[in-house]
Amino acid sequence: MLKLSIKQLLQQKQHNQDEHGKNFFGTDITLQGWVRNKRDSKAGLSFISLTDGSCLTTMQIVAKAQLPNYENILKLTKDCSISVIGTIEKSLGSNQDFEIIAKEIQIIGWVENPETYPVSPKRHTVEFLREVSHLRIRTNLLSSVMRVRNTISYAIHEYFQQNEFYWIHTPIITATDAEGAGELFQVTSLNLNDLPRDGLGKIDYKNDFFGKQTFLTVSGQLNAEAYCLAMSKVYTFGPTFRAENSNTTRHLAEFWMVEPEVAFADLNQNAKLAEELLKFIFNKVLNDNLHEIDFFVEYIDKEVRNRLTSLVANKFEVITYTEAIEQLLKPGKNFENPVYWGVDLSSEHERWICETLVGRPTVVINYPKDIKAFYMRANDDGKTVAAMDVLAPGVGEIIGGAQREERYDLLVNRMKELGVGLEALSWYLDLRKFGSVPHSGFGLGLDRLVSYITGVNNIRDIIPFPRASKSANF
RNA sequence: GCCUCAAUAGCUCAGUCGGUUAGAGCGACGGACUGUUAAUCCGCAGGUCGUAGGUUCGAAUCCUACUUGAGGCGCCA
Repeated sequence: MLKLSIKQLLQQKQHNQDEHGKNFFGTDITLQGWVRNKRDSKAGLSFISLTDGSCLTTMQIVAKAQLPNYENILKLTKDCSISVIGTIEKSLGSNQDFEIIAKEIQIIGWVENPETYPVSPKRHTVEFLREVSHLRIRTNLLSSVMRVRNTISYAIHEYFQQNEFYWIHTPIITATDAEGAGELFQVTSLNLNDLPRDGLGKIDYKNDFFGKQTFLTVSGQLNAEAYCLAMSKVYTFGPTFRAENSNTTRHLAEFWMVEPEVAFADLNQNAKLAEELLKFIFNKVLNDNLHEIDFFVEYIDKEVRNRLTSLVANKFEVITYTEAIEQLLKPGKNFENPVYWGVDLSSEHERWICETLVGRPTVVINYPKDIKAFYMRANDDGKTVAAMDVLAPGVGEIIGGAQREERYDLLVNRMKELGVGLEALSWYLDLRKFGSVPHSGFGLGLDRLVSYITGVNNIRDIIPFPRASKSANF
């Protein structure tokens, strides 16, 4: 017996209609999945909406009273698992072209206590579903988000692979704590109840697993730079960790980041790469997730499709930090935080720039050097560095990047100014001594991108099992 | 970490000025219905009002602490 996913079945239908439509109807197949909904009729039949997660569409299974276990079929509730053998036939109902007339329905797993089963067939709030992360994927919302998340992840690899980038696996465990990207989680195999101390009473990391203090990575950038300075175009794509006690809708302690790094590329090329990558992803989602987008438009945010369509059609706006400050200073606005040249833009400023001033993703470039990291390349004006942020309406900073300082002397001076230890990063400085070239890169927050694309505005709802401050369940 | 708000049935909520036996919708369960599709209609069950204290003749309601959650800010992706 041919076993198909619902997605395959729908594809076959399309295919058979074109070429040999006669063969499609009347074929016997096996489907396996979970009951999404069931409607009974005293006419002597039940309609089961079956889902297997392969796509948003459910398959209608018609179960007639003649089935030997029909009494049990009447007791099926949402998310009971079943295996169905049946015949594909034209549907008499108007919501689907075809349906499966069951010859045999095997009940694989019952749902105990349907009354208290958390994911009952009704609307649920995302807050409630968050409390049952292991079961919330059994909703249209979460399964749609995860299919889109998959499309996005795959599109990222596709874009880079098509453009001759090499995917490199940078370490998760790092001894570098000077990247300035945030608080780190410490990694240790020491017994915390009996820590070895040196003569001064400080913890002696010589006895730790790596013989020194180590952390979970906050970014693969520095390692990626080393590889781009030999392979020209590389990217990292993996989880990163920040131990910041952030409590917002857009921060996670464990999140996924994409970090391309390109040799012989300046800031303009960097910004262009960011725009091309994002547009490639938006296009992929528009093409591959029609039903999911329909769903988001209906239940989450009416603008989801319009936003993506207009994003791929329009150039991203690029403005300098200095221009942004000038706009922010124009009269008639009432910001809580002060605006002046040199200030680190706060959320309300960033929101105003991309939501009100521009109305779509905006690339802000050339920030004051004093609010940016040590590795960003000094501009000729002596005041700014070649940094860029891509700001997206609703989710804020979606990309942060820069042209890196490739000039040894300038980099060393900057590190000294900012008190960055030279010794731990001597390997990084080596890169500027042996065939250094201008190079650029950025970090794209995958989770923020998923949030932006789907319109689901809490980042904890677009990753399967979110990790955040005081929250590491499941 | 700071600020604000919230917690009542499996879920979403109402509950007046502190006053008798805390209500509704959805879901679940039972029944009706000749093809349903968020099925429809009828019926039934379901409660330690987050926890602990306090005020009061009397507390879901007022006060305090704690817990949990949400939103905003900061940090950033």
